Amino acid sequence: MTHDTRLSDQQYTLVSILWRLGSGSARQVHSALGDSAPAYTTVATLLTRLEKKGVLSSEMVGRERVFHPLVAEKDIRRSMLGSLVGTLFGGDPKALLAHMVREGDIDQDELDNVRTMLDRHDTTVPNGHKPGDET
Amino acid sequence: MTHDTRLSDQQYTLVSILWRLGSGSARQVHSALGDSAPAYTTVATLLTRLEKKGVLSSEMVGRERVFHPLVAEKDIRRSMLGSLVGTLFGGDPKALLAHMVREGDIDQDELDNVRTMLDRHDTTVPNGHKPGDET
DNA sequence: TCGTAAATACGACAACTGTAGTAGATGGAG
DNA sequence: CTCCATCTACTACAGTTGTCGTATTTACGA
Repeated sequence: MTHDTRLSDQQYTLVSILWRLGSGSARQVHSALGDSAPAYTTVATLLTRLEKKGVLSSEMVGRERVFHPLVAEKDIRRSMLGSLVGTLFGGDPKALLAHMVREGDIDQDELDNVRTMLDRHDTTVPNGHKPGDET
Repeated sequence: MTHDTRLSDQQYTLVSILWRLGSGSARQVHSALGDSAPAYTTVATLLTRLEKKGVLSSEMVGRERVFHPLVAEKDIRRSMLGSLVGTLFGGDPKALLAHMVREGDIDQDELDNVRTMLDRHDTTVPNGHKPGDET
């Protein structure tokens, strides 16, 4: 049902660690944050809230609570990007593309690149939804 | 100095009305919101806060306070999009492009279109900053 | 002149987020 | 068996945002 979830930067960072790890305890997530990590209890709190929010699930393993992502990174990206496009570009992805080109975020080589990718991936114009959807 | 400002949806909506109007009073902005408008005082409060935040300026005209945008829509878009790209795509705009292509947000025709646009606009490497930058 | 309507300024309140400390439980080392 | 390290749960607090109500000022019309 395409979760309509938006995460703050901090939240996204935490969840992305779990995406990488598959799952993990507060301690693991905290460690993974390295230097930029806030206090361990802060991470634990954030994780708990994320669970309450429905983004994560958790289970006790021994005396550790292990968190699992409930939503796919792809879906979060889609909904967050979609939301931004909705707000900034009137819901028109093409307008976003135009913006990026104008801002010099994308050059011709890259465009060619993408076009090649498109050709290979799906010869039949990826207009609507593609059935073969892996990962 | 390229404001690093992020606005909430609501805030963006309000400011975008001012971008359209050039400037306007709380009443005007409120009216422009139509049905989806919250209470007039809510709009006034939001506008005031936006001014405190440095996004708007204002001046009394008669007994009305008229607000002016201090930041360009382009700049806000850039900083907000940049921020999202930073968070979701490791700061790599190409990754965003790839995402959009994969999600079917962009098709080949559109890509061609953009490529043409690029060709015309700047033949000499749209890599860095382009001098001719209108609107 | 007086009153009403309109606009502003201010304060309040709830929800969310980031931050962290403290209390309480518990498992493992000695 | 005792104590320390560690983990969770809970509470707290500040800043931002969305939402309004109230109080105060003020201009204009009758």
